[in-house]
Amino acid sequence: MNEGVEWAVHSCLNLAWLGDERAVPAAKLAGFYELPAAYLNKQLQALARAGILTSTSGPRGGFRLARPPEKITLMDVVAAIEGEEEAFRCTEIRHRGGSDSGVRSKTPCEIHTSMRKAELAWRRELASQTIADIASSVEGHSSAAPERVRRWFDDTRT
Amino acid sequence: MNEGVEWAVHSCLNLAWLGDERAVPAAKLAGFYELPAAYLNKQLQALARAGILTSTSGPRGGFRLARPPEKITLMDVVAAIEGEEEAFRCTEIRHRGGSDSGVRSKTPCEIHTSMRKAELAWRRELASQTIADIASSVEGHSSAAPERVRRWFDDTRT
DNA sequence: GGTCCGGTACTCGGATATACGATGTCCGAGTGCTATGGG
DNA sequence: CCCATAGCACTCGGACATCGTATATCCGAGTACCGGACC
Repeated sequence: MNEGVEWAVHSCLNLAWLGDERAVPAAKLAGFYELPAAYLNKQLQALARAGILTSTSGPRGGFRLARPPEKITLMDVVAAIEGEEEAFRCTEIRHRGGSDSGVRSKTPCEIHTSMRKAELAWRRELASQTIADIASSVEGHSSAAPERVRRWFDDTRT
Repeated sequence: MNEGVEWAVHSCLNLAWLGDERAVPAAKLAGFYELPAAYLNKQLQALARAGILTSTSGPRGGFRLARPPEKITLMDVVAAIEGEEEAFRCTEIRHRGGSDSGVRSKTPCEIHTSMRKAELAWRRELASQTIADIASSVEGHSSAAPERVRRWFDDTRT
């Protein structure tokens, strides 16, 4: 799995805590974790294309959440970065070679079916957890976190 | 996900149908689907290292299932090829940069926790399905499949 | 005829190339702010 | 003092390098079979 997913979720969390009053530039989001700014920007673009963030150009521009954190699931974020296609790609090798029965059977590939079943369980679990859920979990462990984030983004000039 | 997983599962299915009386060379398993023999061999080696297959060198050598198909889960095969580590690797970026609170908090990374939860659902689903299950599903759709496989592996000289 | 032995062909196993996608970087287009000059 | 306007700095967006891993290939080590020679 892409490392960008981790960056994206963390950034969404921060954006949730910062509220959507102001837009936050990619460079600043990157600075918070000392990530390569240009590359994080690429991931944020993907989130914007997926409708999870809105982007604004020019001074005072940047990114902000396109909808409330309760409406953004982990599945949304992962799909935006990793793509919608399933991880297991069935290439139908059962129809290759002289082994094939000749009939392009309409029966589905059972292996594909089984893998998909597992992947759906994964997707369902991801879809059941929102950015808001994670945010509140973090706050449960350290209630100061949101305030500390806001402070950092306000103070730091970089 | 690795393409080798698809090859490995298909090969395990064929080995299940062929029984473990005789060993089957990688070249023959590859020929069945016209796959690159040397590369499939690599995947089979991984299965052997994981204890799913046993390998025999020399003439009349090859691979065979190390235990009955009911005892081999999809999880076993996927883990053998893809590795045991989780797909989502948490690099703890929350502890990078001036953003860190300084305390290497003992609280787990919530994002990591959420991703792991989804991944466990995936693993659980994979672990619940065995090679035998898939074999019997295929037989349900086309009862001639096992016999056709045995025939091909008996007849073909390549 | 039976048994031992050397040669041979076969198979796995790992070391070695190659291609493609993830990772990382850079520059151009667009946009809002700001300062300056005129009314 | 207020407004128009030109310049500028900032930001995204996508085009361009670089690196690592999955993919693919090749050759060496070991082993069982087969044929022949010897007892």
